[in-house]
Amino acid sequence: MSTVNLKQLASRLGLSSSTVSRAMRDSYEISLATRERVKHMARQLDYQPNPYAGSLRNNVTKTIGVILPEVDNHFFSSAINGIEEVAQQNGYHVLIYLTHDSEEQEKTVSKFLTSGRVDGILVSLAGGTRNISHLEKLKNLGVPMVQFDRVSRKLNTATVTTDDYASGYKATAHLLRAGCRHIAHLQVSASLSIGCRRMQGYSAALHDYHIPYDASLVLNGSGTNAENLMRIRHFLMQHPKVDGIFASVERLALSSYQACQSMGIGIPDDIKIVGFSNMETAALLAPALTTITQPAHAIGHEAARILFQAITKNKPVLPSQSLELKSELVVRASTMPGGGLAQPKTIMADYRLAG
Amino acid sequence: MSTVNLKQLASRLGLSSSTVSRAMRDSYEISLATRERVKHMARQLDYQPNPYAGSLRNNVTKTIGVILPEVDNHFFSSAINGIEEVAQQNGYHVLIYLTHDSEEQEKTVSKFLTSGRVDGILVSLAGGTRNISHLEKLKNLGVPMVQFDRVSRKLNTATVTTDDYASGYKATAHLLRAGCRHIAHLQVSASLSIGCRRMQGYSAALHDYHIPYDASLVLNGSGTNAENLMRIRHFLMQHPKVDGIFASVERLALSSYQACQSMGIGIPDDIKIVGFSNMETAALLAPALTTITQPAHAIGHEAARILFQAITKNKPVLPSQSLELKSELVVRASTMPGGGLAQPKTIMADYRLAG
DNA sequence: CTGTTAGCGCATTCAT
DNA sequence: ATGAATGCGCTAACAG
Repeated sequence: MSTVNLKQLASRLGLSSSTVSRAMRDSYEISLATRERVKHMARQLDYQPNPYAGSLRNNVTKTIGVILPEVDNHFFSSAINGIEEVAQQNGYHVLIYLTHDSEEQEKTVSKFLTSGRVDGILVSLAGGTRNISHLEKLKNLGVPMVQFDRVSRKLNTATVTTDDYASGYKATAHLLRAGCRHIAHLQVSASLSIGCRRMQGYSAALHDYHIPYDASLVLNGSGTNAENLMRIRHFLMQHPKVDGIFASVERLALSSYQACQSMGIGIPDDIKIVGFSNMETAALLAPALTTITQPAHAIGHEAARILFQAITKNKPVLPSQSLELKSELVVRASTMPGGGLAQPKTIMADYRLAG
Repeated sequence: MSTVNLKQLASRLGLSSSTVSRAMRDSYEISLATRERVKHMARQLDYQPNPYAGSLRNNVTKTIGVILPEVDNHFFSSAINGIEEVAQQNGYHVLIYLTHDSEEQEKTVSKFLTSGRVDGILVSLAGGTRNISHLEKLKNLGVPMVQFDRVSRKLNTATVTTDDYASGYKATAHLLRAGCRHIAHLQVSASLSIGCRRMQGYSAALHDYHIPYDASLVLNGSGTNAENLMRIRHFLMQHPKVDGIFASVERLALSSYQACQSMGIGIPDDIKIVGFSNMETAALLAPALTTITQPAHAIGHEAARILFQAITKNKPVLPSQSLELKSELVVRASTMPGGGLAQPKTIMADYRLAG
């Protein structure tokens, strides 16, 4: 590294390094004249303080860690966008870690963060995660932490989520009104709140429309893309009566779509699919896919905001700061309710026409 | 931070910290017995070395920086995926910075990396970037650097790109064969090689099909989404004859699509659009959109691989290591060549039917 | 084989 | 208003 350091800068100025250090931080003990002389020279030599020396000294890293299940997905990439925005505003750096929905990877990654590498953590749990001791340890170490989207209530932190119950309800109700009677549900993870609550919305909608709940129509979707695809194909083969699919995450909607296509099943004629996406892309998707859109950017933004509030005030992140944002159902013209059922008493669906 | 450090671990063992340090790194000078005793105790106390102390001492950060124009985009999110994969394999951490296509932000971010914060850099230039002195400085500081996708030839590093000329040619030829005669081109950036080469492919295709090149049909798309949308709408109003659009990045294809929709222009009946996307989503897009797909994951993967080769061998990244990967044209049934022109002599288009 | 010492770059005592 | 000395946690050169 051929960068100039504090000592070199000091000797160039004929000052001690401590004076220069103080001058750079605008200490009141240093005369204005020296302060300016120092700053001028610093600019001239393009002095850049070594961040890690500072971290070591002050126990402040100006860095946050973001743990994600995946990133090539509308939701998480928009979320990162929101996170990075807030981080930059606060002068923070962002370390990113992908778990690929594996609890093992999540544990490994958590270890990286136990040694003071970051001042705070934003985490969205892996679908496969059942045991959260690794994150509990981090939290108990005093690292501020905020969970978003795929959260666990067992972990006592603030969370930023979407109205998962409502979105599950809306998605299912939409399919019911469009005439579906045998609606399959693809769950991301039964252990995550996102999985439970969307599932609850699904069964509540069935109940309101007087359709019996059938456990054999609920499919586990916490595998790799290839695994899920296989599983869905196998499932559709055994359940020819299925006429609707509610996929609880974008990735599963894509897999469903692929499965149907490969089996010559018409969408939306034979099977209607509701998935998740973001606003922008929803309008571009094949008319067959109705989507629930989440305010992904806002979720990332808010989660980061809560985290930084805790970091800068040196206070713990309280569960009471949790936020629940609203999702929106975007219906494509081709899947508008037609020969469906009548409205139930409980009206939760709000329709919005796209395309 | 209530984590245990080396000294504490050492005193618990009745050893000096240097012995413990060496034991942890499996130094041959330490007896096997002590080594195991140390490791056992380390595990017991959950000792995690402070990463920044090590960085300071060894001048090795085990961290790379990734500078991107944006992330909520299929291409870049897949690329990150590829990058993170390689980084994890090499035991590296990934710092991420978004420039939002602004040269100013790119400069700011570059400053962050001048002080030994990272061992290497992967960068995809902002569309607005004309002056690259900030990156040249980084390179001259000896930080290994690899550019990918949106690269500048002026910067003397290895690059990993797609066959931009060929993809521009293929996209345009497809529109020509589908019957379009007035094809607009939305450029990301005239200063970036990606912009130039796709543009060259565009005009070469026009030439091969004996369609005169019309500069007024080339639109600058290096603004915000809102700006681009306005610009496209304005453009379409003034050029009613336009019957095809070749958008040189995904984001511009979306904006074109939105512009047409808002103006009641039919897609693909009135105007056909070719954009960029990744394989997985391409099949899900509205039939109106034909796409060029880039191997985004592979690009990220390869760029990272080249970077780590340089980092671990402590050698400079040579331009001769540059890679050019292949894109693929994915044609939707509804925009298949119909009343189009005859084949030209130069055949570059390879068709692949989707959906 | 193990311990002592020094220093990475910086900020902060404590002196003057 | 400035400088000298100390230590953040770790590793490596130097002893023994």
